Order: sequence, then structure tokens, then C-alpha cells
Amino acid sequence: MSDTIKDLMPAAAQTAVGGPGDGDGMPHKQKTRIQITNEAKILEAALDVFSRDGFRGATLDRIASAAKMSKPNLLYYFSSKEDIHIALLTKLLDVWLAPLRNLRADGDPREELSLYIQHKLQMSRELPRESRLFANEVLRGAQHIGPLLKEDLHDLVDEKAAIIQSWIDAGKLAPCDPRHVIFAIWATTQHYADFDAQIRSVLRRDDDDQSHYADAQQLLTTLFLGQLVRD
Amino acid sequence: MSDTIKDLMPAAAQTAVGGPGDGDGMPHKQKTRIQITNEAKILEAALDVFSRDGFRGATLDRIASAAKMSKPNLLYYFSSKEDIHIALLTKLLDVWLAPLRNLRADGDPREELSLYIQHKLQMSRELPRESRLFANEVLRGAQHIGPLLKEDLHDLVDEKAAIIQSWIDAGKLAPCDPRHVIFAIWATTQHYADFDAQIRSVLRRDDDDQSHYADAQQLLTTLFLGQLVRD
DNA sequence: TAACATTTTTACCGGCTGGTCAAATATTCA
DNA sequence: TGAATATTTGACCAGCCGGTAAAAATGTTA
Repeated sequence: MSDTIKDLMPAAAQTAVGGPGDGDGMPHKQKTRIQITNEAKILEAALDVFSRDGFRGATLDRIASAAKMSKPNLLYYFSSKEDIHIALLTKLLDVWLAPLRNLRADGDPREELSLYIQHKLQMSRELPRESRLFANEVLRGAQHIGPLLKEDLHDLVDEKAAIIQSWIDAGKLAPCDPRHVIFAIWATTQHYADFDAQIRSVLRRDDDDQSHYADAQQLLTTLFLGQLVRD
Repeated sequence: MSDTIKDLMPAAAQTAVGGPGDGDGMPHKQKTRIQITNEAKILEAALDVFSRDGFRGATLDRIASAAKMSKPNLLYYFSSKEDIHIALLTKLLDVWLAPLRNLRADGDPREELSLYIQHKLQMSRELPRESRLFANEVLRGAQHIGPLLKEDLHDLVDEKAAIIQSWIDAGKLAPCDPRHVIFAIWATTQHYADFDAQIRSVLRRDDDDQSHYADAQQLLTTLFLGQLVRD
């Protein structure tokens, strides 16, 4: 609970391809130090802008301004606005799905699910921009990461749903559709990042007050692991 | 299950104020027939465009085109893009909150919650544009309906959370934070509209296939009313 | 240091943006 | 009918949009 969510994330995928001004499938040279730092600066700025305004609402001027560069300079590293968006989404998808990847078949169902919920909730709290970035993209019909969802995400969910199904078959979980259980965990946890403004309005919480996350975690644990309704 | 969700909605709020070209607090004349039909046409078109592209991504040209009018004609009825957005959100908020308003203190907790979940899920299925409209707005920090959330929504949630609390006090529900229960129901049900593209990718469902809603309803009922984990 | 490659900047473009204006047209009603 | 009112249209605007071209500045390396 004390350390940040980033500690348990895949540090991989740092060897991304792509040189300045390209976007095609040509072979690329080694990246310059300047290139590495500037691309990182751009993606960080783009995360800010895209997550706040969505793809259509975001502008290159704002991204460039947030990255403290000129617009043509920005376009020296990424050939188009779409390029930046796709690069950002692709880079962050691994991070986003890491908690689900950590779901182990040989673990205790109660513990595994509890940990998954905890990690997802922690990500909403610590990475709300990433959550909103994906929410914006999926809301728009996933026009830029459709193929990734249909292949990578589909396969991952199938794999993890099979694990949950095995727990059901072993009598450790009540019979239910495992994929919808995953949807429900996604929905409830990401809700705290994506609908933050609404939740703060209802709970009358200030912008920097995150005390309601403890209540959220307790409720969700109760909901998914215990029984909510008595008779 | 057979009739549409619109049957159980408040037909009220039809007496909206506002004449052509205004937006201030002046007194208004009675609305013309043309005025009524054209404003309806505009709001219908705006719902289409705003829910697909978000506020910043939507354009007056597209809204006008979808409403089959010229842009200046559209601006004869609403004085700005912001005006249309606010009018739309305000008009639809009542519709959106109707299921929660229907939660009765004197009903059976199991039945009341089950009905609430069912209605919310039905709204995701039948009114996905409205769901995405609100999702887009709240994602952006609720800049246009912030006050409504802080007053109307807050009061409504407080009122209904008190009902749930009374059920807990009566020993009919497991102890939990009622407001987070409401959040969880919102999250899980609206997820099926807002994240439709993702769900269809994972489940490999065609655009017009809604068969997964039955599974969703069963899972959510199990989740909120029964126990998910056995020992 | 000189040749070379990388990076940054300045100036610019055509198209779209939200929005205005005045004139033309349609509707209402005395 | 005809005057008053309500509606629609076409022409237009300043500013922003994503993106380009080429020169200038900077960094790298032999």
C-alpha cells in the first residue's frame, strides 16, 4: 500500500521503434539522447492534453506548448497528431493491463481477485490521466487501438477468464460469466478516475482529497468477495 | 422487459424556457410550432454529434448538417455551441436519473436494487448516446454541468443513500457505504454503453448483437444481490 | 577545426472553426 | 389583403487547425 503502482509494472517496451519524421516501416538508426528525452517530453505532454480534451479536442499547439517546444519541432519527432496518439496508447496499454497479467491460476481466488481489485483501484488513483486517455479512446469507438483490443486484449481476457472459470469449476467461486466479472472490476475501479468530477461532486470532496478511495476499496472488496445482501 | 425504457420516464420538463437567439434571463414569449420542432431536431442532431465526438470535437457544421439546416439557422435557435450542449445535458439529466428517483424506501431491498440495476442496464442498451454524452462531459471535469452535479445530483444521492442505509440498519443489507454502492451500480451498468467498443472486441460481438446484455444482467444481479465467492 | 548530421526556428498555407450580418423569404393574424 | 413578425439564407470574417518548406542553429565526430 505504501509504494507506488509503478513498482510492479513492466519496465519493458522501452526499445520502441521509430525515428524522427517517419512513421513507415523503414529500418531505423539508434536513437539519440536528445531524441529519447524529447519523445518522452512529447508523450508526457500529449498524455496531459489528450486525456483532458480527447483526440479531436486536443491540438498540436497545446501539446507543443505543454512540451515546451515549437509545433514544427514536435512534428520532427512524430509525423502527425494521430501518430502521437497511437504511440501513446500503444506504449501505455502494457502498463494498463499489467494488473490483469498478474492474475495467477495457482493463487488463492480470494487473494488473487482482491489483489487485482486493489491494483486497479490504485491505478485509478495514481494514473488517472492514463485511465481517461483510454476512456476517451474507447468512447470514440476505439478507432486507433481497435486491432489491439480485438487481438491482444481479447486473448488476454480469454486467458484470464479461463483461470476464473477453473476456480468456478473447482467450486471455489459461484457460477458466473468470468468475462463479465472482469468487465465489472474494470468498470468499478476505473470509474473512480474517469468519473472523478462526478464522485467529488456527490461526496463533496476537494480536488486533492483522496480519502474516499479507502471506502471504495472496502466496498469493492465486500462486493466482489463477500455477500452484499443478507436474508 | 418487452417495453422500452422511455415508458417509465418523466414526460415533464417539456416546458423549457428560452427563445431564439437568446440565452440570458429575459422573459420569453410562447414557443412557435416551428420553434419546437426545430429545437427538437437540433437537440437530436447534437446528441448524435456530441456523444460521438465530445464537446471540443463536435462542430456546429456537423450538428447543422445532421439537423439538415444551415449553420446560421441553427444559431438562430441556440446562441452558441455551448448553449446547445448545456441545453442538451440539462434536458437529459432528468431522464438519466429517473431510475434512481424510482428507488422506494418502502420496497423490498432485493427487489428495489434488482429493479434499479435492470433499469440502468436497459438504459445503457437503449440510450447509449445519452450515456456517452454524460461520460464525455464528466470526463472533461463536468465543466458545463458542475453546478447541477454539486446540487441536484448530490441531494438525490444523499436521499437515496439514506434509504439504503435504512435497509442496512434494519439488518437487510450487509454493512457498506451506500453511496459507493450507487457508484458501483452506475459504473457497471454504464460501462456497457460507454465501453461498448471494448466489450465487443473482447466478446467478439457484431455491432448489432446485444445478446451479451442478458449475461451482464445475470452477473450484476448475482454480484449485487448474491454472493460471488464461496468458501 | 572542419565536415557532417541532427535539431530548431521562422515564415507560411489552405481549410476549417465558431460566429456575425443583412437581405430574402415564409408565416401569422388583424 | 397587407403589415408585422418569424424564419432562412448566402456572403463573410478573424482566428485556429494540422501540417510543410527551407533556412538557421546546434551537436557530433574525424
